[in-house]
Amino acid sequence: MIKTHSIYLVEDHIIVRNGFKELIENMGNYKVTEEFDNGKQLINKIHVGQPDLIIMDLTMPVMDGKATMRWLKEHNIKYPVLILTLDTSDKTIIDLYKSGVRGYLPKTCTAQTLKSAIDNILTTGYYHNELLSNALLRNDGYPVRDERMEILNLCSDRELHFLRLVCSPDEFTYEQIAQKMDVHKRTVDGYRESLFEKFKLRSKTGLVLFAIKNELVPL
Amino acid sequence: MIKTHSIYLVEDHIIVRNGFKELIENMGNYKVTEEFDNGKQLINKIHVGQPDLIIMDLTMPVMDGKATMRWLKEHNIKYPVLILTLDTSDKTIIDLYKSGVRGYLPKTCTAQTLKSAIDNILTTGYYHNELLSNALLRNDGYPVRDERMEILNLCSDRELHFLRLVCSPDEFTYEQIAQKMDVHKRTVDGYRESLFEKFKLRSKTGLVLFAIKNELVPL
DNA sequence: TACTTTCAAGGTGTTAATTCCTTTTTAACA
DNA sequence: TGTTAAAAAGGAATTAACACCTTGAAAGTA
Repeated sequence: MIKTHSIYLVEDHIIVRNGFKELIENMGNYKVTEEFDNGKQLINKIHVGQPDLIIMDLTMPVMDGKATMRWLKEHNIKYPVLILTLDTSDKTIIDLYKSGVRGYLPKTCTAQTLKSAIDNILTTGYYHNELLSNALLRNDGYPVRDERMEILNLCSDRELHFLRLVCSPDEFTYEQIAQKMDVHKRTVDGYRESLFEKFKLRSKTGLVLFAIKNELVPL
Repeated sequence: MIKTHSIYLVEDHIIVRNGFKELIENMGNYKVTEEFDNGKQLINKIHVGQPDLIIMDLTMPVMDGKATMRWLKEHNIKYPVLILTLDTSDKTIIDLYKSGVRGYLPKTCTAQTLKSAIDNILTTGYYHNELLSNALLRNDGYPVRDERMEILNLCSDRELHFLRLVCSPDEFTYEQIAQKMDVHKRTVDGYRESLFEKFKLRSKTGLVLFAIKNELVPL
């Protein structure tokens, strides 16, 4: 007697969800024990049952797949997650893989591929395929960014200089930065406010994160 | 008529090298055009010919595989490299993948696997297998670094949780973090001060930089 | 039990960060 | 040359960050 594994399905399109549900339950030893329209619904009930696997779409209303993965990671919840979606950009795949997904499949995959992905995750803890490896290799481990140039163009030289000083490991205050840049304290305030406004930031911490994420400063 | 591809072999044990050479040339459309005892020999002659692929061992005298990859990367030389070695630790695999290798095989692989690896690299530019994906997934996306582990051991779970919230793109204040962690404002102060002292930091900005540099938080 | 250590919590004061508003300077331009 | 827009400075007030010191509870230990 083979144990039946419990699977949660998170997918907003009910038709698609029913399709996958049937597909999965026809495999024999899997049962879809819970279904959710979006990530919010999932995390609200995540402490109720104990799924062996969560299969989730990426584009969903209210709380999408990425946000859900972030939440799960933040709350240290480690049920394996298999992403099933149409979005297969390198950036998306890498982001998700970084937030801890165990496998990634296009919705267009065959039933057989889906089955082997599920099997693999449940037995070995993960499913690896070309999508992940290729995305990683193509990017040499770094996220893809066209945005970078755009951002650089939006910033003046002095703003970038300021940004680099903000990210210095010496942890300068704005006053020290003003000295280093040989301008007034308030001028530096201006650089900060300008960057805050342009990139919707609210704090020095935000500046640092923004600069690093967009590779505007060397690490 | 199929084009014969040119392959360089870098391997210090001549017996092993000859074994592989024969194996490779028996595949039909591949020819080992140069052989080297170590990486130093390879880079000395790297500008002479134009190999379609370099197959390299890791443990070699004078200049080993890792050092050679670093040199090639630094000099922007992009011939595809397939690593063939016994060392299959996660750290090694990830380090190499970061320095740009296109594939990684244990020396114990079958002739058939070797052939498909070579074919794959020459046609698609890379060869992905379990070794790479697994190493990456096991590490949750982070490179293995001794320092990182040391730091992780020095931090309590709550301190790490706190650190992740500090680095959140939502730019939380400490008060908001206290709410999220469901502890008192002053308790959060404690986490902060403890991290400040342990790692010689002075500011929230410093925390963010520290966390990111040591890959304690996802980007 | 008494002692120590560790962590959560609390009080208070100082410094830095952030915001809002105003003025001056600079540079571009009709 | 006078007008205007943007950058640089400045004043001042609010909030967050940071530092120092104390207390209480829990856990481990002699």
